[in-house]
Amino acid sequence: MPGASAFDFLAQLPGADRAEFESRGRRERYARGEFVFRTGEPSECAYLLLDGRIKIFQMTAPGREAILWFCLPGELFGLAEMVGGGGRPINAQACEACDVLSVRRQEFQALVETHPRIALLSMQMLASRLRALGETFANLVADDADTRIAKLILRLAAVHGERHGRDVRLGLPLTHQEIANMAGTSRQTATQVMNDLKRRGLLGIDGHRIRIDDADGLWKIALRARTAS
Amino acid sequence: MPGASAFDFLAQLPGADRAEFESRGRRERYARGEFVFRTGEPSECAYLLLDGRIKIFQMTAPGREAILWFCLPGELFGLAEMVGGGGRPINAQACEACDVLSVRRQEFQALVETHPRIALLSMQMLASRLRALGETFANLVADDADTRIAKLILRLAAVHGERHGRDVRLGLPLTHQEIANMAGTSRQTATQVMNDLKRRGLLGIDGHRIRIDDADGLWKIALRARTAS
DNA sequence: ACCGGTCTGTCGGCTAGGCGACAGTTGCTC
DNA sequence: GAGCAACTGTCGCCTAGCCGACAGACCGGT
Repeated sequence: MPGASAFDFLAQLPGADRAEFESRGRRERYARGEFVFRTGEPSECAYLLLDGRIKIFQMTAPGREAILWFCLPGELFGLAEMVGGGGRPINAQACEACDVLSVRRQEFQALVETHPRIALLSMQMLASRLRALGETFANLVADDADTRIAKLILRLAAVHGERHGRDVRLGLPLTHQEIANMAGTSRQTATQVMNDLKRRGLLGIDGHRIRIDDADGLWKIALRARTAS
Repeated sequence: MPGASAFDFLAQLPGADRAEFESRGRRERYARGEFVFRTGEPSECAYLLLDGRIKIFQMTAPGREAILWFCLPGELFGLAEMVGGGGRPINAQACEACDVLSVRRQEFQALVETHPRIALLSMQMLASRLRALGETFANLVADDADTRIAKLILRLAAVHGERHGRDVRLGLPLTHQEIANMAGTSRQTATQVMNDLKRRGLLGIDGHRIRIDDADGLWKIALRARTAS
């Protein structure tokens, strides 16, 4: 699952640019569950996540959300809409207490124009999102529920995974509902598939945090051709 | 369906930048069906489409393709992978005879660093793709086949549509198979839905080109909540 | 310790839509 | 204008998986 690796904007930025960037922004704090922005709002700022996790999603039917991705500390978000203008198509909600740096559109534009490095990194950011989403799209079109969830977990592990001895843990607590919302399936199906994977010894759960015990086995499921039917 | 409008990179570029851009690239010609690049190839160039149409897609199972979008003249493509590095995850195939300007990675990077306008426009390009794909993803997760295809057609019309008296024509010939590959459904279902829409007088087909007769009616289908079941 | 909310586990019924099959149509090539 | 390839139209079977329902588990607040 190439192209899905984490992307730490802040860490890649040389010290001088970084200071400049921070001086242009305003530090804000969001409590768990608060929205940084919502669908329909004008796109006045780009955001840099300093600490916490942000969930980026679209509401479809009321109560149903399609989760695009989770942001990690160091990542930019809200960029895509700001550049193009127009209202936000998506929501950004804090999963836990978050520190965020907000940069107004004008400021951001000025930064991009004067600091090529920032421009390049922003493009990489967008590019990596685009690739990840393209991959997700292809999965959704082609694979059945088991495969989609297996791929989802591997993709998440590539970004949010932390090695722990011989297994990998996702540093991101997820409910079955959220897994379903990312994989494009129902809550019940997600539950079934997850339990099946547990039973087969491929993974385990430590208090809403997924632990991958047998990555190879997961890959086998992820890669088996649909022709297996 | 906001955020899905066409994006003519070339037209937005001031004359001087444009000349510079063109001087850095190499003009190439592709016949119908030829690939500009394929999955797995190293990403050495970005491309600017001068004339023709390019289909951007991922192969899933052999013979099955998930179409991400079609490029129009004036659009950049192959950018996302080039910026990030690594092999191409996608294919770009000429739907008809195409003129393409290819720019090597180094050259492109130099351009971005010295011409802020190019950087900004590239970001807008990526951003608009990202929004469109996000939208598609949400549709795929939430809607049934009818709705997905209605939305697809409206989205395509926003980009590829040409006003013709009181109806809109898509300047892009599409087979049912391709519609299915974009909407994430089977060829047969696409056929059924298209015929149903024809029967209801919402659209017609002129030699593989869709003509929208009743946009409002289409919107009604696109927007009806799934709760309609 | 109690209560309420959120999350998980599990079961059947029901249906959208995938898939194979095949005939008819269109249009390109030689 | 014959032949072929690609595309469309339509049927019917069959299954993945959606959905409602509900019981238990877990957790955080008071």
